[in-house]
Amino acid sequence: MLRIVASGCVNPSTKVVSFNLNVFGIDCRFGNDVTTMPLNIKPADQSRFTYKNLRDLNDNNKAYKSPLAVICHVDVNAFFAQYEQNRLNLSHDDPVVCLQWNSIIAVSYAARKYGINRMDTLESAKRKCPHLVVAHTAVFKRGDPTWKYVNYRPSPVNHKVSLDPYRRESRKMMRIFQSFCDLVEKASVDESFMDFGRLVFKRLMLLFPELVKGMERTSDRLPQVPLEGFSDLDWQGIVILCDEDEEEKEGPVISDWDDVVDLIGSNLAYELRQMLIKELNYTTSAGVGRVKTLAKLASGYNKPDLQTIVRSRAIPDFLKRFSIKDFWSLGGKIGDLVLSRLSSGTVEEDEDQIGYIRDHYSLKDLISRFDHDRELAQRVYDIVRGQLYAALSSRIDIKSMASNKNFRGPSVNCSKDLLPWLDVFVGDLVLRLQDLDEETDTVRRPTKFALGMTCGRVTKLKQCTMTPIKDYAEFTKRLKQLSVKLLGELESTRKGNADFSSVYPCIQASLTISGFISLEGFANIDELMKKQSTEGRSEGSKPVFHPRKRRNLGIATLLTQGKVKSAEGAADDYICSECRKRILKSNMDEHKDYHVALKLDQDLNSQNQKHQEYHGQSQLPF
DNA sequence: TACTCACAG
DNA sequence: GGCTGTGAGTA
Repeated sequence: MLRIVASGCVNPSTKVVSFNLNVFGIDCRFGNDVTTMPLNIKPADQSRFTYKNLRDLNDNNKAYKSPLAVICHVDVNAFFAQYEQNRLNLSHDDPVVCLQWNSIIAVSYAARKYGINRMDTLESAKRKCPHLVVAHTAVFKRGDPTWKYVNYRPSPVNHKVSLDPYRRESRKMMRIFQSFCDLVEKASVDESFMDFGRLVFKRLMLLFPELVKGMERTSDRLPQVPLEGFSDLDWQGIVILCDEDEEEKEGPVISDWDDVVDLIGSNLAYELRQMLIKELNYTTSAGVGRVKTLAKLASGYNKPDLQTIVRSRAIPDFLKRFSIKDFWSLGGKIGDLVLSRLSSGTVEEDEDQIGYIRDHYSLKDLISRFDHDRELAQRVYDIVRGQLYAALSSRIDIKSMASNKNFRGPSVNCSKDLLPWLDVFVGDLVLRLQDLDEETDTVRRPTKFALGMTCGRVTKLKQCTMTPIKDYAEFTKRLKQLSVKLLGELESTRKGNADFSSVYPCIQASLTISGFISLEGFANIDELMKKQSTEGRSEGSKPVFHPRKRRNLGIATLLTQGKVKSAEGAADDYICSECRKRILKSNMDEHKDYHVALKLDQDLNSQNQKHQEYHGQSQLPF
């Protein structure tokens, strides 16, 4: 048994936790009564890495493939519950649950101490903790396209849940991530991956300037890890150890540069998490490792408010503790299939399922066992070795967006019953699209639109194409029109002789927008209007989708911190008279359109203000 | 285009 | 366990 001091952002003070795992915890330097252990540096005779491996870290497109890659996964603890806790000005110690109708969808860690989990009903949770704070999600009222937090217990008959507040908050977090790191993949509303490559590279160059000298000798090995020069660097978080007594006594071994980049990565992750606490008051868990799969497993390994570091050398030991089903995309039937084809059937080997798979199957074996699904075979092969070097993808490629509701009882029996919900769906979609536009600096519009309805076991779907409309109010109008049109078509779809009763009573309905294009292809609003007036049903002559040019946020990184670069390209700049922002000449037209659109958008903006009303709310709904 | 299934919270 | 999204496959 190893006694360690657990790090934490919120409650870092003096809490001593015991772990019976081979991990190494480092205090976060909040307490001044803690003595930190010196780094355990034992340089290998020769580095396994080349200058190219190191240099690739500094390249957005190559870093993830480097054996020195540093990928971080950050996960907000019980996100919805923490959001509600902050919204209601409560502390991390108040037991909070987030409610959706009668079921609990998030439990704060303070509430978990009472044994409450997501399976509980509201009643059973209250029995476990009478002073539990219960916050229902925001809701749309039937017929109202704006969501609100209400001071009563909403009923599913007249309301639809809105997850918009969480998405907005998620966007704020993304901004923080992006201000810190130049390559961020949003994995879900409360999870992101980050490629720390450039940040690590810069810190390495500052700490060990001699590395710069060899940088051109790409295929040469890196020099030995030096004994000095680490400044006052220390591990942050919980470091997974190898099966060596030595590491437990002397700390995690640093013998090659992969250990050094992890050391730096642990500090970066910690700094980032502190930012999140400071700016938005969220506790998070983070994981740092070579690849996304490791980072993700690591972030879930120590919770809440803790981070876990998986050095390359610790990968086999770390993966022992997981099942193949713990990996993303293998949690369901595919994972079951993989297991059924590969399991040993013996008890001992099941304890190290991943190790067994690694040691008993060649890639060829896997391919034949997976019916020649080479892709799956390769994925499993890499996953069990912790070497699935996958690139981070940006959220630009979202394919569709849907707003959906399941109706309780026979409450939707005719068009008139459904129409108010269509308003809700449209409001939901437009708001979210607007959010996405702001987030990604694009004007994105769908070319496809679909209405789905379920009656009994039968789901019917009607789809149509649409021409992009830039202005949000106009776009909203159009969606409403089209949804009504589609409703008419769905109602009159008949199988044989059946009449429109085939869609009623409706137990589920949804609107989906998809086929997104960027309107940046249009030079100005006039051209767009012209395009609209010639709207046809055909799919031809679409404006080209230009993926957003990523903002160059690397400027906020270590080497340039505090410095503002303004000299470059000043000749091509122009200052907008409306907003005083510096705009590239080539973007002037687009920017003017932006202001036109802004004015047209006043309606929606006033709606947004309504959404702010809940802030500062002190009284609990119930 | 219409529909189904799988997956992740 | 209900609800809410997403993406991929198929005919």
